[in-house]
Parts: sequence; C-alpha cells; structure tokens
Amino acid sequence: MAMSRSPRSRPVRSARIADVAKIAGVSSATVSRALANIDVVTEETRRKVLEAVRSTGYTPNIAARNLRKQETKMALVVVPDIANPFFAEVLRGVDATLSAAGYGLIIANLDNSREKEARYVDLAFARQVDGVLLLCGHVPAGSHRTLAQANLPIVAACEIIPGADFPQVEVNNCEASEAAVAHLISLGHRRIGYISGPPANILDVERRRGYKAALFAAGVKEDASLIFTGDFTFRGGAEAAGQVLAMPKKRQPTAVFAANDEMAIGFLKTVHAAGRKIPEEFSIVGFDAIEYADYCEPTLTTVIQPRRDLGARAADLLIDMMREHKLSSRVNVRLEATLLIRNSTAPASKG
Amino acid sequence: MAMSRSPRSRPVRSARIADVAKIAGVSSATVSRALANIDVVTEETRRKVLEAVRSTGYTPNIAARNLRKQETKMALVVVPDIANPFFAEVLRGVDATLSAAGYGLIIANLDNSREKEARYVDLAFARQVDGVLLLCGHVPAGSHRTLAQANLPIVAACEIIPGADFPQVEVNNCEASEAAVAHLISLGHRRIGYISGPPANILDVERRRGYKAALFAAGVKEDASLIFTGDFTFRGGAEAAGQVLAMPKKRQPTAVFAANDEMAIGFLKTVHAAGRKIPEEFSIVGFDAIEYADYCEPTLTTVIQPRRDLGARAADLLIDMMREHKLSSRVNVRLEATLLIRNSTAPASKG
DNA sequence: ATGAAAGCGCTAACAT
DNA sequence: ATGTTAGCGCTTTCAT
Repeated sequence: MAMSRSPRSRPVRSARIADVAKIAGVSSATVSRALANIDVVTEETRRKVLEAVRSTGYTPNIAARNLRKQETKMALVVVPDIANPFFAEVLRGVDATLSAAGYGLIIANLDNSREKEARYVDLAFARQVDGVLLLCGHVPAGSHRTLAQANLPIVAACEIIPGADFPQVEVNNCEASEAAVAHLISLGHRRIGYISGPPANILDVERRRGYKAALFAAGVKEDASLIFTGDFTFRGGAEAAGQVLAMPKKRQPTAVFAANDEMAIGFLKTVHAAGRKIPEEFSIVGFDAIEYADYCEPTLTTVIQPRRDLGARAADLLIDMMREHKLSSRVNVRLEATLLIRNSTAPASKG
Repeated sequence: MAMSRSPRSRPVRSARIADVAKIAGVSSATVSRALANIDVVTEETRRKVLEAVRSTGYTPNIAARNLRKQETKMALVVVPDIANPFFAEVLRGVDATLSAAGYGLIIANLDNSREKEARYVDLAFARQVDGVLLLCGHVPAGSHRTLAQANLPIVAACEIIPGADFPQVEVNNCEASEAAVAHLISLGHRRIGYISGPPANILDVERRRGYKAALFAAGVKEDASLIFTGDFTFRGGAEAAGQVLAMPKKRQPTAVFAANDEMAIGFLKTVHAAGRKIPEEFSIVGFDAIEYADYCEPTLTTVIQPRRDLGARAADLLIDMMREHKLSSRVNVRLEATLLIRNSTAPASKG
C-alpha cells in the first residue's frame, strides 16, 4: 500500500503558456485565445489546447495578465471594523455581486489605524485594484495624498460622504429614526433618551435628526440631559445605561433610542443587570437588526436595514464604473429601512 | 473663492519609473535601487530620485513588480464564515502579524459555496498569493485539484486538519472542554447535556471527547438522549433548547455544555423565553468567549480562546515558510484555552 | 555608483 | 485561423 505521504514527484516550476503551446503544437497566442474563448479558434485546436492545459496543470499567471491588460479584476472594500456584525451581511452582498461579475475583493479593515489606511491608499495608487468601495464614512488618506487622487472608480455606501463626487448608496436613516421614535411616542413615552454614535459620524447626524424631528412633530421639548454620547459599541450602550441609572428616577427617560443595536443591547443588558425590567420600566429601540438583536432578552425592537442590498447596489455601481472606466458620477441611491417592532418596547407606565 | 469642485487638471496616466528616471536624470535601475533602499546609492542621487518621485506622484506598479520578482507579498486567509464573530479577533491577529512583515491579506469567505472555493484554488494556482492560511478545517479543492497541489506554503489554524503535512495551530479543545464539564460536575450536576457542532467537525470531535472524558472521570454514565446535534449557530442552540424543553422534566439535563458560544446563547435565550430560570434551573457553558457572551443575561460561563494569538502564531509560521520558500514542515503549536466562570452556572438544585 | 539590457508571462496588434 | 512580435513596468544581472 502507498504510504500516506507518498513521495510523488511534483513539478518544481508551474507551467507557463509557452509550455502548453509547445505540447499542443500551436503558438502561445492561440493558447491565449483558446482559453479566453475568444473569436474563432477551431474546435480541433481548442481541444488540443485544453488537453495540453490539463496535462500540464497550467493556470495563467495573473500578475502577467494584469500587467498586460492594465487591470486587475479586483476591488478594494474598505470597512471601519470587520468585527462589527453589521458589515458581515453587507459584505455578502458586495461579494456576491462582484464575484458574479468576475471581480475579486480585497477587504481593508481599517481598525482605527492611520498606518493601515495609508497602506491601502498605496495599494490603490499601485493599481492593485480596479476600484474602491468605501463603507467607512470617509475617504482614506495617506501622508501626502488621498485615495480620491488615485484616478480610480470609487463608490461609497452605508456611511455616505457629503459632497463627494462619486456615487453613494445609503438608507433613509433620518426618516427611519423618526419612525422609531414616533413609535415610542405613540406608546405614550415623552422622556425619550438618545444614545449617539461617535461625534461627527454621518449616521449619528442623520439618526439624531430623525430623533429630533419625531420629538418636534409630537410637540415634545428636547432635553439635553437625555442625550448620551456613545460609540456604536456594547460598552458605549452599557455606559449610557450607567448614566441613566445614576439619574434621579424622576429625571430618567422612560424610553431610549440607540443609534445602533450593539449599544441598545449593551444598554438593555446593563439595565437588566441592575434589576430593572424591560420593557416594563424602559422601552428601547435599536438600529440595524443585527442577528443578535433577535437573540437577546427581550428581543429588540429595531430598524431593519436592507444590508445585503446595500452591498449589492453599491457593488453594481462600482462594477459599472470599472467597466466603463468612469471616474465620477453623481448617482445616489437611497434604500428603505423599516421599523421592526419586537418585545423591547411597551406602553409607558403611568408613573 | 475656489469652487468646491475646482477643475484641477490631473495626469490621465500615472507616472512610470522611466518618468521618474528622466526627471531625476538617472537610469530607471537607479530609481529602483534608491526606492528599495538597496546597497549603495549616493545620498545626492537618492535625494534627486525622491524629489522626482514626489513631483510625479509616482508609485511602483505592483503587478509589474510581482511579475518580475515572482512574489506577491500577499497571503490568502480562508475562513468558513466571516460573519462568525469568533474569527474577527483571529483575523486581527493574522492581519497585524502579516502587515508587520510587509504582507497583505486576501480574505476568502467560503460561505458554504463550492464555487467560491474553486475560485480561491484558482487564485492560488495563478500565484496571486505567496501563501495560504486555512481557518476552515479542510483543504479547499476545485473541480480537478486541491490547494495543496499548488506548491504554496500552507498553515492551518483553529480547525486543524488531521494528517496534513503543513504546520497547524490549535488550542487544547479536549482538555478545556473537560475542564468545562468538570466544573459542572463539581457543582453537583450529573445529567449534563452536550450541544454539538456539525457532524465530523474537528472542533466538535475534540470538544465532545473532552465532555465524555469528564463524565468518565466522574463516573457518570453517558446518556445518548442528552446529546443534541447543533451547527455552531444561534438557531442550532435554540433548537436544542426546544428539544430539551419538550422532554419530560425528569429526563431533562440540569446543565448543558455547548460546543460554542452562539449555540449556548441560543439555548439560554430560548430556555429563558420559556420562563425557565438560568442558572437556577439550567446551568450552561459555552466555548470561545465571544464578546457577546459577556453581554447576555446572565453572562455566560465559557472557555476563553487566545484568539488573537491563534491568528498571530499561525501567521508567524506562514511568514517563515513564505520567506524560506519552505513547502512543508511538521511544526504543531498548541495554545491554552481556559475556563472562565461567569453567571450562567450554579450548583445543581437538589431536585 | 550607475547604466544598459534582458526578461518575468501574458495579450493584442499586425501579418499571413 | 493561426503565428510573430511587441510591449505592459518593473528588478536585476552584467558591464563599466
């Protein structure tokens, strides 16, 4: 019997197109054409080529092809933090769409590192990608140049970049937030808190605007003591909860709208751990509808974003630009986010 | 005032090394050397080159460099499912280590797609990467060849691949699981359930072995009715809980060890929703220590894996192989996973 | 210390 | 329909 690790001899060098050509008895140009399914190659010739390809185990060297064709069939996708569960599904949409069009993707995980960001800018300038998809809310920059100067198609999604001259895809953050807060108001809540995202974040700006619009529409006066600064993390939500619990009961909000689910869940968990009941004592609404929001106790009322679509639409726009070698375009796409009522919201107690 | 979108003229074609050479008044070879900080280039020459680089905005074309150097400075990292929060931190370790060594990474998200898997095999054969890091528990394969035949350095981590002739990095899954179950036994539990991973998954095999070893060590007889087949998802855990709740109370387990946190949390949530108390009525232990396990109610007793280290060590091994052009090696690394006791486990009720 | 020139492996004109 | 050839832009001998 053969041993489990048989000493099969394997080619120390992988086959090149010339090897295939020689074996098939044709020129390398013909091999290239046969493999590209290009124009008119005799059925017989193609057969010989494919046979030679099989026998050599040939795979075209992509670096050489890239160099020659001046394209890479790769797109760079920039995310702020890959651990954020919101992006996983967006990336699925991006991946599926790019793949179907023959593009691969390189995921740039920024992770708050200036240095990494600069490296990805270099990547773009070195033309290792044909286009860039920004999910990070800003245009990445290096020490002396920004990605926008790389003469590459760019599309932004999720966190749009005001004033940019490339296509962007977003959801109706403001309107959906207004609906979320209106829901709380319809349940009788008047003291409604807001847990914000990081300062100057566009999502926070829009969702806060929706929050205020709903209060205004209901004639409820804004109360600065009910605004808590968060950062889109569990911890941020937990800290906001700590602040709420430290307030005199009468001044505490009866409901809270968090700018994303992770903060909403951090809030929920902390309040719960302090022995307070949800939704009886506090109603809470999140944003994003991450998977976990359906697995916490109680299940979280939140805003569903069409995450996969966000990625897919953005990828579609980018593919179009990459194909046409367009560098800018003012297409803007807005998708609908909708309120999903679950068990973390209930009528305000008469207290 | 300048308009916000001024019509700055920009080069329609990015600079090549020859452009820099001409401006600096040297040959392209000298430019290349100056930029590579290679051997002996006059300080004066280097200055002229750098000045020319700045003035042209030159960045080397990577496809050309790759072709010439026969290397890409890229590694392929294959994950089964990027949405699985366990991998996020592992990937951080991988990324940090590879980056520091000058390598970029391409994340292959398998997502249960044979087709995608085949494309990544092609990527390897096309030499678009210098090495491959497998976090997916198997060697990816295309229609007529496997990634192992690509003559590329490979390292596996997390889910090791028995019998493979490349380095692997794992944690002591069996021993840590045994400790987890021993903890339950020390609390007085005897009817201890196990929620498994997918069939034939190596992590499940090891963790199940630890579960059985702990029972055996305590003289507790195994009971097949307490083994629930899961799949590492929330839903899997929730379904197991459904089965448990459907059992006659006397036959129900008093404690459950789930092969990962997501299932443990799915179980916990479902049991809770049915009005049963945790840890009073059921103790539950998970595995992985994902962030969420500290934000559920109650907080989850679980097994901490050194996730970042797992990624970092695997990346180190791969970097070494890529540098030395080694194709195989039998180095195996085992890291320690340790039990973290939180609030989801408590003494068995005397029932 | 620098330059000239070859060539990485491929594709696309152009020629036949 | 197929072959010949000229590069894509870079790095690296080999000369000088």
